[in-house]
Amino acid sequence: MRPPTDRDELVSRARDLAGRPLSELATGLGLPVPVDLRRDKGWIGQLVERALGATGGPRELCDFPHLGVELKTIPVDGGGRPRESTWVCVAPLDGSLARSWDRSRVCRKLARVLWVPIRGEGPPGERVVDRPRLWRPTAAQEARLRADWEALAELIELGEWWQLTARHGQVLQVRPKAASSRELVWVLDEEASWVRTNPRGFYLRRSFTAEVLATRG
DNA sequence: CTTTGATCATAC
DNA sequence: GTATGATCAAAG
Repeated sequence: MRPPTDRDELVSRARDLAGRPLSELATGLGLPVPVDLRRDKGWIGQLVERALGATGGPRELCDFPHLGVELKTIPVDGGGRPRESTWVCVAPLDGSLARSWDRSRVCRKLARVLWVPIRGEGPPGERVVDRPRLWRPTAAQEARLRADWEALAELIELGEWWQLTARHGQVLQVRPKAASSRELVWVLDEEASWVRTNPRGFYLRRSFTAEVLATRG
Protein backbone atom coordinates (compact mmCIF):
# COMPACT_ATOMS: atom_id res chain seq x y z
CA MET A 1 0.00 0.00 0.00
CA ARG A 2 1.37 3.38 -1.05
CA PRO A 3 1.81 5.79 1.87
CA PRO A 4 -0.86 8.49 1.98
CA THR A 5 0.31 11.78 0.47
CA ASP A 6 -1.19 14.04 3.11
CA ARG A 7 -3.31 13.91 6.23
CA ASP A 8 -6.52 14.32 4.27
CA GLU A 9 -5.75 11.23 2.27
CA LEU A 10 -4.90 9.31 5.42
CA VAL A 11 -8.18 10.26 7.06
CA SER A 12 -10.05 9.50 3.88
CA ARG A 13 -8.55 6.04 3.75
CA ALA A 14 -9.35 5.41 7.38
CA ARG A 15 -12.96 6.46 6.79
CA ASP A 16 -13.18 4.00 3.94
CA LEU A 17 -12.24 1.22 6.34
CA ALA A 18 -15.05 2.10 8.75
CA GLY A 19 -17.73 -0.54 8.92
CA ARG A 20 -15.54 -3.26 7.46
CA PRO A 21 -14.74 -6.44 9.41
CA LEU A 22 -11.06 -7.14 10.04
CA SER A 23 -11.29 -10.45 8.17
CA GLU A 24 -12.03 -8.43 5.05
CA LEU A 25 -8.97 -6.23 5.54
CA ALA A 26 -6.81 -9.26 6.16
CA THR A 27 -8.06 -11.07 3.08
CA GLY A 28 -7.39 -8.02 0.98
CA LEU A 29 -3.81 -7.95 2.23
CA GLY A 30 -3.34 -11.70 2.01
CA LEU A 31 -2.85 -12.07 5.75
CA PRO A 32 -4.05 -14.94 7.95
CA VAL A 33 -6.69 -14.24 10.60
CA PRO A 34 -5.90 -15.54 14.11
CA VAL A 35 -8.58 -17.36 16.07
CA ASP A 36 -7.87 -15.18 19.11
CA LEU A 37 -5.30 -12.56 20.11
CA ARG A 38 -3.57 -14.39 22.94
CA ARG A 39 -0.55 -15.05 20.77
CA ASP A 40 -1.17 -12.22 18.33
CA LYS A 41 -1.70 -9.18 20.54
CA GLY A 42 -0.33 -6.81 17.95
CA TRP A 43 -2.27 -8.25 15.03
CA ILE A 44 -4.98 -5.61 14.81
CA GLY A 45 -2.57 -2.69 15.04
CA GLN A 46 -0.26 -4.11 12.40
CA LEU A 47 -3.18 -5.00 10.13
CA VAL A 48 -4.53 -1.45 10.19
CA GLU A 49 -1.04 -0.02 9.71
CA ARG A 50 -0.68 -1.99 6.52
CA ALA A 51 -4.20 -1.23 5.38
CA LEU A 52 -3.46 2.49 5.67
CA GLY A 53 0.04 2.41 4.22
CA ALA A 54 2.03 3.25 7.36
CA THR A 55 5.76 3.56 6.75
CA GLY A 56 7.28 4.32 10.14
CA GLY A 57 9.49 1.53 11.44
CA PRO A 58 11.00 0.93 14.86
CA ARG A 59 13.47 3.75 14.32
CA GLU A 60 10.81 6.33 13.54
CA LEU A 61 9.03 8.50 16.04
CA CYS A 62 5.60 7.75 14.60
CA ASP A 63 3.77 5.67 12.01
CA PHE A 64 3.50 8.36 9.35
CA PRO A 65 6.69 10.40 9.79
CA HIS A 66 6.04 12.59 6.75
CA LEU A 67 2.61 13.50 8.12
CA GLY A 68 3.55 13.69 11.78
CA VAL A 69 0.78 11.26 12.66
CA GLU A 70 0.81 8.35 15.08
CA LEU A 71 -1.70 5.57 14.45
CA LYS A 72 -3.46 3.91 17.37
CA THR A 73 -6.07 1.20 17.11
CA ILE A 74 -8.18 0.98 20.23
CA PRO A 75 -10.62 -1.75 21.21
CA VAL A 76 -14.08 -0.40 22.05
CA ASP A 77 -17.32 -1.90 23.32
CA GLY A 78 -20.73 -1.54 21.73
CA GLY A 79 -21.03 1.98 23.08
CA GLY A 80 -17.75 3.07 21.57
CA ARG A 81 -16.02 3.15 24.94
CA PRO A 82 -12.41 1.93 25.18
CA ARG A 83 -11.95 -1.54 26.64
CA GLU A 84 -8.26 -1.14 27.44
CA SER A 85 -5.65 1.45 28.30
CA THR A 86 -3.40 2.64 25.49
CA TRP A 87 0.32 2.01 25.19
CA VAL A 88 2.35 5.17 24.45
CA CYS A 89 6.09 4.55 24.73
CA VAL A 90 8.80 3.23 27.00
CA ALA A 91 9.55 5.03 30.26
CA PRO A 92 13.35 5.01 30.52
CA LEU A 93 14.63 4.80 34.10
CA ASP A 94 18.30 5.06 33.18
CA GLY A 95 18.66 8.82 33.06
CA SER A 96 17.75 9.14 29.40
CA LEU A 97 14.28 10.47 30.05
CA ALA A 98 13.71 13.88 28.44
CA ARG A 99 14.27 16.87 30.73
CA SER A 100 11.16 18.68 29.61
CA TRP A 101 7.64 17.79 28.56
CA ASP A 102 8.05 19.46 25.16
CA ARG A 103 10.98 17.24 24.32
CA SER A 104 9.47 14.08 25.76
CA ARG A 105 8.47 11.14 23.62
CA VAL A 106 5.05 11.14 25.22
CA CYS A 107 4.43 14.70 24.04
CA ARG A 108 5.74 14.04 20.55
CA LYS A 109 3.91 10.78 20.09
CA LEU A 110 0.62 12.27 21.17
CA ALA A 111 0.99 15.51 19.20
CA ARG A 112 -1.23 14.05 16.46
CA VAL A 113 -2.92 10.68 16.72
CA LEU A 114 -5.22 8.94 14.29
CA TRP A 115 -7.47 6.85 16.54
CA VAL A 116 -9.04 3.87 14.83
CA PRO A 117 -11.55 2.25 17.19
CA ILE A 118 -12.16 -1.45 16.69
CA ARG A 119 -15.61 -2.59 17.77
CA GLY A 120 -16.35 -6.04 19.12
CA GLU A 121 -14.98 -8.57 21.57
CA GLY A 122 -15.30 -11.84 19.72
CA PRO A 123 -13.02 -13.48 17.17
CA PRO A 124 -10.58 -10.90 15.74
CA GLY A 125 -11.82 -11.41 12.19
CA GLU A 126 -15.36 -10.50 13.20
CA ARG A 127 -14.42 -7.22 14.83
CA VAL A 128 -15.31 -4.13 12.84
CA VAL A 129 -13.46 -0.89 12.14
CA ASP A 130 -15.21 2.10 13.64
CA ARG A 131 -15.20 5.80 12.71
CA PRO A 132 -11.64 7.18 12.90
CA ARG A 133 -10.68 10.42 14.68
CA LEU A 134 -7.66 12.53 13.86
CA TRP A 135 -6.85 14.08 17.21
CA ARG A 136 -4.60 16.75 18.66
CA PRO A 137 -4.70 17.28 22.41
CA THR A 138 -6.68 20.36 23.40
CA ALA A 139 -4.84 22.88 25.56
CA ALA A 140 -6.64 21.50 28.59
CA GLN A 141 -5.85 17.89 27.71
CA GLU A 142 -2.22 18.68 27.09
CA ALA A 143 -2.02 20.46 30.44
CA ARG A 144 -3.25 17.33 32.19
CA LEU A 145 -0.87 15.10 30.28
CA ARG A 146 1.98 17.45 31.03
CA ALA A 147 1.19 17.66 34.73
CA ASP A 148 1.17 13.88 35.02
CA TRP A 149 4.31 13.47 32.94
CA GLU A 150 6.19 16.02 35.03
CA ALA A 151 5.20 14.34 38.27
CA LEU A 152 6.15 10.90 36.99
CA ALA A 153 9.35 12.21 35.43
CA GLU A 154 10.41 13.78 38.71
CA LEU A 155 10.14 10.49 40.56
CA ILE A 156 12.10 8.81 37.81
CA GLU A 157 14.81 11.47 37.72
CA LEU A 158 15.24 11.24 41.48
CA GLY A 159 15.76 7.52 41.14
CA GLU A 160 12.57 6.95 43.10
CA TRP A 161 10.89 5.02 40.30
CA TRP A 162 10.52 2.13 42.76
CA GLN A 163 7.69 4.14 44.36
CA LEU A 164 5.89 4.32 41.03
CA THR A 165 2.79 2.22 40.50
CA ALA A 166 -0.07 2.32 38.01
CA ARG A 167 -2.00 4.33 40.60
CA HIS A 168 0.05 7.44 39.90
CA GLY A 169 -1.24 9.87 37.30
CA GLN A 170 -4.73 11.05 36.45
CA VAL A 171 -4.53 10.47 32.70
CA LEU A 172 -1.04 9.09 32.14
CA GLN A 173 0.36 6.15 34.08
CA VAL A 174 3.48 4.01 34.24
CA ARG A 175 3.13 0.23 34.10
CA PRO A 176 5.32 -2.79 33.36
CA LYS A 177 6.11 -3.32 29.71
CA ALA A 178 8.01 -6.49 28.90
CA ALA A 179 7.75 -10.05 27.73
CA SER A 180 7.63 -11.06 31.38
CA SER A 181 8.36 -9.88 34.91
CA ARG A 182 11.60 -11.81 34.70
CA GLU A 183 12.89 -9.32 32.17
CA LEU A 184 15.31 -6.81 33.68
CA VAL A 185 17.02 -3.60 32.57
CA TRP A 186 19.77 -1.53 34.15
CA VAL A 187 18.55 1.71 35.76
CA LEU A 188 19.72 4.38 38.20
CA ASP A 189 18.44 4.40 41.76
CA GLU A 190 18.23 7.37 44.15
CA GLU A 191 21.90 7.07 45.03
CA ALA A 192 22.85 7.08 41.35
CA SER A 193 23.83 3.43 41.52
CA TRP A 194 23.10 1.06 38.67
CA VAL A 195 20.55 -1.59 39.60
CA ARG A 196 18.25 -3.93 37.72
CA THR A 197 14.47 -3.68 37.54
CA ASN A 198 11.56 -4.43 35.22
CA PRO A 199 11.06 -2.31 32.11
CA ARG A 200 8.19 0.20 32.33
CA GLY A 201 6.14 2.11 29.83
CA PHE A 202 3.77 5.07 29.67
CA TYR A 203 0.09 4.32 29.11
CA LEU A 204 -3.01 6.48 28.67
CA ARG A 205 -5.80 5.69 31.10
CA ARG A 206 -9.01 4.36 29.69
CA SER A 207 -11.03 7.26 31.09
CA PHE A 208 -8.84 9.70 29.17
CA THR A 209 -9.11 7.94 25.82
CA ALA A 210 -12.85 7.60 26.42
CA GLU A 211 -13.00 11.38 26.64
CA VAL A 212 -10.91 11.75 23.51
CA LEU A 213 -13.15 9.43 21.52
CA ALA A 214 -16.31 11.05 22.85
CA THR A 215 -15.37 14.55 21.75
CA ARG A 216 -14.66 15.70 18.21
CA GLY A 217 -15.35 13.73 15.08
C1' DC B 1 -16.74 -4.50 36.19
C1' DT B 2 -12.44 -1.89 36.53
C1' DT B 3 -7.68 -1.37 37.29
C1' DT B 4 -3.06 -2.99 37.98
C1' DG B 5 0.57 -5.79 36.95
C1' DA B 6 2.10 -9.46 33.56
C1' DT B 7 2.68 -11.19 29.15
C1' DC B 8 3.04 -12.53 23.72
C1' DA B 9 4.88 -11.95 18.86
C1' DT B 10 7.93 -9.78 15.71
C1' DA B 11 11.71 -6.71 13.56
C1' DC B 12 16.20 -5.18 13.91
C1' DG C 1 18.52 -6.40 24.16
C1' DT C 2 15.31 -2.45 22.48
C1' DA C 3 11.30 -0.89 20.35
C1' DT C 4 7.15 -1.91 17.66
C1' DG C 5 2.09 -3.59 18.02
C1' DA C 6 -1.04 -4.25 22.20
C1' DT C 7 -4.17 -7.67 25.20
C1' DC C 8 -4.22 -10.99 28.95
C1' DA C 9 -5.22 -12.24 33.52
C1' DA C 10 -4.98 -11.63 38.39
C1' DA C 11 -6.67 -8.43 42.00
C1' DG C 12 -9.68 -5.29 44.01
